[in-house]
Amino acid sequence: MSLRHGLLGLLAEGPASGYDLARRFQEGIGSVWPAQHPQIYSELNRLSKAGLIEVDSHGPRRRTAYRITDAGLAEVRRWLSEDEVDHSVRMEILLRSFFFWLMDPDDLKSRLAEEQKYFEQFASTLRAYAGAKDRGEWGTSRRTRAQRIAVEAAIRMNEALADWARWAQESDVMTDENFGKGEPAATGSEPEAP
Amino acid sequence: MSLRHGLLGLLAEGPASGYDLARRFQEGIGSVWPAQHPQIYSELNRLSKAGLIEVDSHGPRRRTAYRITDAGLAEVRRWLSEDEVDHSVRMEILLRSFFFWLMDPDDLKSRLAEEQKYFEQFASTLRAYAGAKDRGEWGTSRRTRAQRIAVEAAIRMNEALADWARWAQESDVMTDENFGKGEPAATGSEPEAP
DNA sequence: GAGCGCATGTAAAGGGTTACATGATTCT
DNA sequence: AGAATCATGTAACCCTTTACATGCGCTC
Repeated sequence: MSLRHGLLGLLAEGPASGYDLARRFQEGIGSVWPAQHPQIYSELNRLSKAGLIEVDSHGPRRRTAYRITDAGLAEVRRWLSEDEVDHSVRMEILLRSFFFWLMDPDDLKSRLAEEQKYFEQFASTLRAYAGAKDRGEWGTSRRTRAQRIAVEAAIRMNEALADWARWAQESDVMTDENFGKGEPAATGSEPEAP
Repeated sequence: MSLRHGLLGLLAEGPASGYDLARRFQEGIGSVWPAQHPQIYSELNRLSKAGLIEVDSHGPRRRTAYRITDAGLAEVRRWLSEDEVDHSVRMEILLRSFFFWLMDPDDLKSRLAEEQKYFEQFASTLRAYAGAKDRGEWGTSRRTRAQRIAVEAAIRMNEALADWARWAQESDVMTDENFGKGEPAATGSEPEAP
């Protein structure tokens, strides 16, 4: 249950409404941990009942901003320093890559070209954002400087995947004359990956 | 619903039982798309009712191996070439990285060192596996060669993250004398990431 | 024959998405 | 006045994990 801690972490920056938080999950943070608004609103209610956040203010359209409590701040900190990191990953494109052998070489090549473009574009958007941070356009607080590290991770990941997609297009698998003549749905059993 | 297609993709290599498939999800493939055995068994039953797979054989301890049908093979192929790639990602460590500013600098530094080690080790395991593939120890079929691409993606991602963790340890955020004296749970509102 | 690993499942709970609904405020 | 956007929620469904359960076959 990382959403809980994600919300606490965002509220540690200052009060925010469910709507604010949902927007942040659609933008920056959602690219590494997606969340839709119904999940966010119900989690906020749970956090509130648990005393980890409390109502900060009411605004115009029955807007309700929450503020993190001391208990809440302690809980994010505990999570960050004590809980073990969950290293499991969900990335559909990497799942697909295990089955590339089932694709027509030309199809595969154009798919990889699309992916390369996607990752390059994303990386370049992130680089622009990182540049602004480096120029101090977001202030120079410890928070801002630390969050620069988060952006760097996303940049490097997307660049690595763009490079991978470019590299893969040069593979001999792309220029296989014998596609369709070999072993689909074969008798197959070879050992297994680590 | 990518598990459905993941199972079809694996069965396209040849017949396998739920147990076999669960093992493969705990090993290689699970590192990009985790799945536990109850989910796998129930999905296999659904796939079987849908006519995308069928019983291939029964073995010793009421082992049931399934085989992919023509309809099933067509469905994986359709998925691979027609369905849009879902680019959403779930990576807890990157979620955490948005909240590094809440951590004690020393805590953070040692956490980053742990992460670096984890990613390096994983990358090196994968590189060993890739090396074996390159030496032809897994055959030279199109499938084997194409799956080499999948392994390369995982290698590059883990290396990128190891590099990132190393880079982050050198950040000025690690050597911040003023931690705890500044703005936690501040009034904060600055604009937002892309 | 005791114990381990194989092999499959069920039940319950939790996490997450999609569709639907609705009212309030602001903008044109 | 009408449209767009803000803002919150419910209900239904799907996906995923965890815990529990059970029996078979092999090995020592």
